[in-house]
Amino acid sequence: MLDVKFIRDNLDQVKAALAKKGFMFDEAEFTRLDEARKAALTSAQSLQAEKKKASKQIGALIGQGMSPEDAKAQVMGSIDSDIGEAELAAKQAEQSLRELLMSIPNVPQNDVPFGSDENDNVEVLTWGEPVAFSFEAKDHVDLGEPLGLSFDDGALVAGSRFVAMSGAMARLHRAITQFMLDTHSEEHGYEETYVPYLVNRQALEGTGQLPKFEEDLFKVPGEKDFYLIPTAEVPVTNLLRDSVTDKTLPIKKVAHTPCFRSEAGSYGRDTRGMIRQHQFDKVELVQFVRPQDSDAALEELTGHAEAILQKLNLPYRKVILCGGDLGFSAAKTYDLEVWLPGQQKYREISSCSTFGDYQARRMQARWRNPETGKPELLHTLNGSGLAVGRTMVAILENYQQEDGSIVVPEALRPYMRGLEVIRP
RNA sequence: GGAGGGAUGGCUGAGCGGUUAAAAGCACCGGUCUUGAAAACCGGCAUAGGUUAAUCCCUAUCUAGGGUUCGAAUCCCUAUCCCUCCGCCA
Repeated sequence: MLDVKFIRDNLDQVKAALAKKGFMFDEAEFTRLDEARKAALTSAQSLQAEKKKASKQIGALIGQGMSPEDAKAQVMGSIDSDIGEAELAAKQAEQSLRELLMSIPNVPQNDVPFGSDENDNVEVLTWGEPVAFSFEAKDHVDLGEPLGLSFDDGALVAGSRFVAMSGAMARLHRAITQFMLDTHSEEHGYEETYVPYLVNRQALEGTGQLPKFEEDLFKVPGEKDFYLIPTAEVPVTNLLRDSVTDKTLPIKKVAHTPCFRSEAGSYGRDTRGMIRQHQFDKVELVQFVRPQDSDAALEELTGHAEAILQKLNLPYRKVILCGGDLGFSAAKTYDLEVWLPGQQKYREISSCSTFGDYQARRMQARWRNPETGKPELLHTLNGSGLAVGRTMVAILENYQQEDGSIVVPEALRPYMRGLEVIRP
């Protein structure tokens, strides 16, 4: 959520910044709601002041020994019935403004390039060389199926866009996860964290998935409605919701969770293989930092995700997302795209973002600034470090041999009982 | 599933119809003292909104939403969360 005061004082600037994101900011509507709120609030407050004064007078008179009836009769007059109505109106005006604010995306940072979609993203760097195979490279579906990767089994027990794994494939999947968790917690200073996979509505509002993107989520209706998490960002970031943390910033957390996405609106895209699934695992990095540190933290966090790709010796490129491709809550995002020989393309494997104070304001996540002694909003960041399923895809495709076997990357061998090659 | 108890500021915790936005302690900030620090002592210290050049001031907030009342942290109802006991259970 953006700061109302900031919007009010910088209307043109906000409008321009949001336009960069492809969002049409309705200035007239904002101003209308903002002024309606102020008017309703002012009139309710003056009535409240009158009421409060009258009650105090009655209290004083009773204190002097007057009977309650006489005291009431003497003060009388100021008792009005409008007050409930005025309070309700003020509350509704406040609510309307809040609803509008909750649906306005974060503004991009100045160094975010202009552009409308992923084609306008700007490459920052490439790392590693795509392998030149002496044979025709297969994709992960053809490579994985003989080794225990089964989309048929996934479809059998759940449906399309699900996968099941057995044997070496299941083991590899776990090895990747463990390797990432260990690296981030032991080498990059993240605290290992376990969180619920079902969350409430408030958590999703805090990070920005709701109210606007309900159709992307799996809802679990019941006596109390839950949602399956679309990313660990939701439960981990919300750990600091409604609090003033007494911990020293930065707080860095890493969590491994499954992620569930309905992928509504992506029919026909990436239908083959495990690039786009309803359920996938991800190791997520989350940082809570002082406002002055968030720019540096984004570079650091992205570097931590890159370190995984480098340790696995997977060629990738780093791009900065243009305004039009930037997520709702993000102020700036780097995507890491891994090289997939089966597709002859770089595909997204990590997305690292800073949110400034946007999520913190929605969550009311604060820290105590030692300089002011006051609770102030902190800054949040997160990034995939990395998406486990896509990492597995990248390994299968980049480490394939002509006979269909897969060389196990050295970094993963300790997690595979020393296994060097996976064969059918 | 059954029976109880609870939720107060960054934290602990008093208050249980009218100078209570809320005692006290801790933490934090400033000062005195000290070579420096600690201790001791003195003072300050909730959040949000309205108003303002800024202060003053005004309003709201004692988990949330309703209700009773001239007046609610305090009484009643509902919800949420936490705790204790019983039952069930990976």
